Amino acid sequence: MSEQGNIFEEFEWRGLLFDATAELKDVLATERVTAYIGFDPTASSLHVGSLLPIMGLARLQRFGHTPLALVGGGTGLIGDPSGKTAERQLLNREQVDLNLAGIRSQLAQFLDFECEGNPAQIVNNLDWLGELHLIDFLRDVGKYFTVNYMLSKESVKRRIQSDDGISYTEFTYMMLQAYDFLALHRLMGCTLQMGGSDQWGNILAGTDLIRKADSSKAHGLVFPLVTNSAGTKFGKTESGTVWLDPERTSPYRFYQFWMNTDDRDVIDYLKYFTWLNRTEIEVFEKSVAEEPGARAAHKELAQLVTTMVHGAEAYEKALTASQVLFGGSIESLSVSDLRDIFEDVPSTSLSRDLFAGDGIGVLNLCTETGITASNGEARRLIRQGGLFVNGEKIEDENGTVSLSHLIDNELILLRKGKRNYHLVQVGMEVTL
RNA sequence: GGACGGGUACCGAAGUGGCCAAACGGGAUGGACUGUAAAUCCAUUGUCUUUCGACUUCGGAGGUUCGAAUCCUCCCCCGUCCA
Repeated sequence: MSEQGNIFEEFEWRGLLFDATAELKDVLATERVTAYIGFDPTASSLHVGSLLPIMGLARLQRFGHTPLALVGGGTGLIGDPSGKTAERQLLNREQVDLNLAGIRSQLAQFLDFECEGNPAQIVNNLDWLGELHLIDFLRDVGKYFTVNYMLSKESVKRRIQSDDGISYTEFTYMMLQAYDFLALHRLMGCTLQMGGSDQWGNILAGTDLIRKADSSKAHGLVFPLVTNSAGTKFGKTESGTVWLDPERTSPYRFYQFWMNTDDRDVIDYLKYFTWLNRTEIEVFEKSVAEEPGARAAHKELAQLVTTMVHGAEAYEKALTASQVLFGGSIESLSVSDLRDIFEDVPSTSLSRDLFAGDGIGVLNLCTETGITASNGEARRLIRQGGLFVNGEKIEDENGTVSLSHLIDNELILLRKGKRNYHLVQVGMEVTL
């Protein structure tokens, strides 16, 4: 299980080390530590942005340390002000519970809970925060925090300067998170907290608290914020956040997300999100420089990450679908192939009635499937030459699509622009 | 509770009686180029409509006016300062 070398250096060359407390390097070189990362249950699924910290835990485990994944059942009810410019909407308890369950199962894919020596664990901070009494908390924990200290933290400062201010609830978040670290330190001997760079302030609050309350040393390490060179937010696409849950983001889209990585980012991402070692990555680096058109690094990245998250079978399907859509012709495929390949491609089911007689207007069809938001938008799309039905460019905005257009009497493939495919399933039942 | 400032389209932001479906910027979408990349260039960006045009929109509700994002009244929300 455990690899040679120092995890600290491993993080370093991968570009994962944004900041760390002073003695951490030595500690990691000489001791086996227990480390944790917190995950917020703000949604029922993690997204690709969480992949970096998750991989961080997994890497740590491979180097023989013990990873803890903390799900914020308690802190999730409060809301973290870090990196936020506005107050958050409070989640209700049921929602948090639901989200927690989803996240828990996703985390489980990446960590080894069975291994000898350093098995991973998932913990929920509601277990200790839920019990906490206000008076006790203020006496035992609050005493160690000066308001001056809290106000000096970047996350708080920024919000105080902003128009919206910060609520007392979110202001308290830092203390709760620090307390988490203290609790894990006491319960499980945890001495390291990792996280995104936006968590630096919270993490230091934790190490400070442990030092003051228990006169004991604890450490912190933060990963860089994943950026992309285009300056947009990592993990977002036209169709929204890229989730790890296949129900929310199909493996096909997931695969496409990685395929569309900016050339300038692809090597960084290989370092961040895959297990490839230095020499393997250097090969791809060369490939990007010398024959970028081959996109070898993109393919590798998309393959490895998709396989890791969704499994080999899902990857194969995504790959086939991509090859067909971006390469070969659709006509050459049998319908059962099509159906199989496009299982993941966004699709809509429409009633057969709509296509009866003269059929449905292309404009309506676009709006009906959600490929465009309005008929006007569909009209524009056609005028600009961006709409394809079954691979054929639509020139006439008044055209219709009827039963005779169906592939094997049940499918229609819509394409918007170069990359957006949408499958329409037409119901089989014949109604009056 | 008081004083002041503010609420305009996806976001930022102009507009302070007609020339306003509303400048400009960003974002987004489509096209060209290429490699499912970036950069660049072009186009589009309220709804319905082939066109003409019609309809809805500038925090909410009323009002003034031939005509209101713009003026008046009340209300709601946000911020800053004062209590």
